[in-house]
Amino acid sequence: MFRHPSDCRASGDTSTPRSPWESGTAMAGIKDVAARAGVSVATVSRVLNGHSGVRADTRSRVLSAVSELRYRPNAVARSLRTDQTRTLGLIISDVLNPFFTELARAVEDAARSRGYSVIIGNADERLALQDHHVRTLLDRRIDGLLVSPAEGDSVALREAALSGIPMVFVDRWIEGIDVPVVRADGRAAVRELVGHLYGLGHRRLAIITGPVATTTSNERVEAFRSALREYGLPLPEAYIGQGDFQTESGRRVTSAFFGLDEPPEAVFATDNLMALGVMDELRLRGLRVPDDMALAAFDDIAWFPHIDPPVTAIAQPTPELGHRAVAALTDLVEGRSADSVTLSAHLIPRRSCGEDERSRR
Amino acid sequence: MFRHPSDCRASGDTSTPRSPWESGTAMAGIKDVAARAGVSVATVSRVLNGHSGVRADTRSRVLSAVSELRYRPNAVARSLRTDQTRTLGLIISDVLNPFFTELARAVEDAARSRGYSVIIGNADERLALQDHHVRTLLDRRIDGLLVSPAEGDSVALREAALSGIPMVFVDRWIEGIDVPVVRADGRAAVRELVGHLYGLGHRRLAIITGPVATTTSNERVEAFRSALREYGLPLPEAYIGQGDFQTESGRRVTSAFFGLDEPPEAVFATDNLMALGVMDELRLRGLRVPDDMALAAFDDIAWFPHIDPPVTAIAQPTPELGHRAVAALTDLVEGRSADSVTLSAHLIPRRSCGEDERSRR
DNA sequence: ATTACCGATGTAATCGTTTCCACGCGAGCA
DNA sequence: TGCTCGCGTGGAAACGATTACATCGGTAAT
Repeated sequence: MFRHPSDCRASGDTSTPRSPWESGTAMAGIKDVAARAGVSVATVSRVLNGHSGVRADTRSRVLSAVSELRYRPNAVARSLRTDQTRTLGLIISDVLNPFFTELARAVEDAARSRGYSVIIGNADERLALQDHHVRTLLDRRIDGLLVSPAEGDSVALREAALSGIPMVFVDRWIEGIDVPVVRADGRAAVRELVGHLYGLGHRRLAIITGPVATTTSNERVEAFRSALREYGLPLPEAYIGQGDFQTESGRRVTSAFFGLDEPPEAVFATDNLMALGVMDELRLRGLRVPDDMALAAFDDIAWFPHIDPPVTAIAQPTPELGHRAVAALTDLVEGRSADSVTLSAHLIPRRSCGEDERSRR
Repeated sequence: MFRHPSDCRASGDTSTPRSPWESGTAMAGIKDVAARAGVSVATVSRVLNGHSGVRADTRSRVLSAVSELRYRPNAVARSLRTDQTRTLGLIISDVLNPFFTELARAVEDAARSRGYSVIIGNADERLALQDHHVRTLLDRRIDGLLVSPAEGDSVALREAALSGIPMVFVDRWIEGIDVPVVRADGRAAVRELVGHLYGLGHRRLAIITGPVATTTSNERVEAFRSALREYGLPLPEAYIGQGDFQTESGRRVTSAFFGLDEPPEAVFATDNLMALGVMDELRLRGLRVPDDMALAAFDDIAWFPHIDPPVTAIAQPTPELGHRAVAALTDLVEGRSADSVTLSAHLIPRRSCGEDERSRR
């Protein structure tokens, strides 16, 4: 933490500079302000916190002392005393995934408008890293925790929930930890996608899953499986590619698909990074979407319309997810209660699964 | 900040629970640990901070008390006392820009490996928002500030620099603020790009700039201008589109280009988001890259190889930028000195400017 | 005129750590 | 035996804010 070296308090500033970055004014404390305004620190604190019962002229004397000294309250000290940091922690699974960065952005906006800052921890889909961040955030006494958990049984998260810190899950959640969940239900959209695929003539449909224990992955796989059943289509084990929501796994699974006697005609990547992976692999093999393999992805991102061919995707209401999550979390933090919320996702058909009826006329 | 309601210290825990989230153990303090281990708080603190001069058996008694009580030091209190937060602030211009998220990711990795956390502030290319974040971070007494400044004269940043807080610029910088700058020099790559364009037969070359006062935009424009001069090509005012590094401006400028009597044959977008904007606009008008207009972008991103057609871009060594920036900043924070570092960017030709000689054979 | 009260302000305890200093005690040395 | 070390430890003062409580005039009610 930065503190000016020639730490001249109101008392005496005769000490000589001890550091290279000489020139700045000392960082003033509340005592300095009090001294200059000729009041006590209590009064200064009162005007700073907008308490009533301070005479108008006193108030203005304090205020001018504050601005003359460029005083800014030390948030660390304040937090220690008041037991609140006005900070929310956000743990996201992967910063490189545009879905999560859009989410983070929405979260930050919503938090700021409510007077909170947010500290983002990137779990990189790794349990250990996630738990590291959870603990660090807790050590810093953040007021509440927003998390999109990585796969696996997180001790830190379980302890956090037990400790009673306000917490809400966003996008993904963990069974057995009883906190509100803010998410989008993708099941209807997945069914719609399967219909779309079927309508385009595809019969051998495959899926690339996320990590086994993530709720989002499971939901997408289950919805896919049951939609296939509706259409009387099989879903052989070999067509369920085990991914991990990251690019490389999309590539690997695609490669495995081509090792099959009968590779799938269409593949559904349960997130956008894995879709990138399948495109990488296809390109490597000199193959084309959708002729050699049709492709659809969960999560719509800005680049998809420009991909060759434009990729059909399932879009989530990402910014709203972020806003609702923050609303729920601040409700908890401020002592109100909060419920889970479920929004819905929808299919955006483009051309990566083949041309639709109209365009082939 | 969360504190357990039935705040049972070592002394007395007879108070009754006052909150719904009953069940967790109280959050233990150093006093509780001391009491349980039968030592003083000073000793506990010593073992926790790895100070020498604690007898081995005392140490282990303390350690077991710590783990039995699941004690975690309160980072807020510790920071107040020690005047350091072991936290770095990172101000980035736009979280939605993949370049910056890749940078943020590298920064976080590097910081973590050095024992620092990082708090990211997203300026969204807005001066006011940037300054808000700078002030918030300073209030929290972060140890150092890493910033990629938005356009304009930032009072907060100037004050911060004056105050002497360790600070380094990354990617962009501000003239007149004398702190180390870690960046990539794109000039050679821009010249190379112009050569590439020229070689492909393009003569009417246009550029879309970033905000006027950003160093990166200026460097790119200047390099472009001087390379054109070398090739004896003009750069009319009308071919300098004023953008702001965000998608929408790319769209707007492209539209303006098509309002010209002689629209450019090729356009160089000085960042990837604006390139997205030009593609959006082109698509809207039913036009094709590169036939109707060739396109190149600064910053390479994972999707570019898959765009239709793959977009040629100038790539920066983004992760290394992040690592070097953190290295410089922690040097400053820890009392060493730090120098600016300049890496270099390079051209990655793909097909968005036209086919190269070989492919057209 | 005395009392009660109220509004404005100051004094000091407190939050949970770290760390300076003092203290007790056993060992080594004279 | 007495003195001085030094090692291990505890007591208590910070850090910079907030806030319960005391104080002190002055005004209104009796």
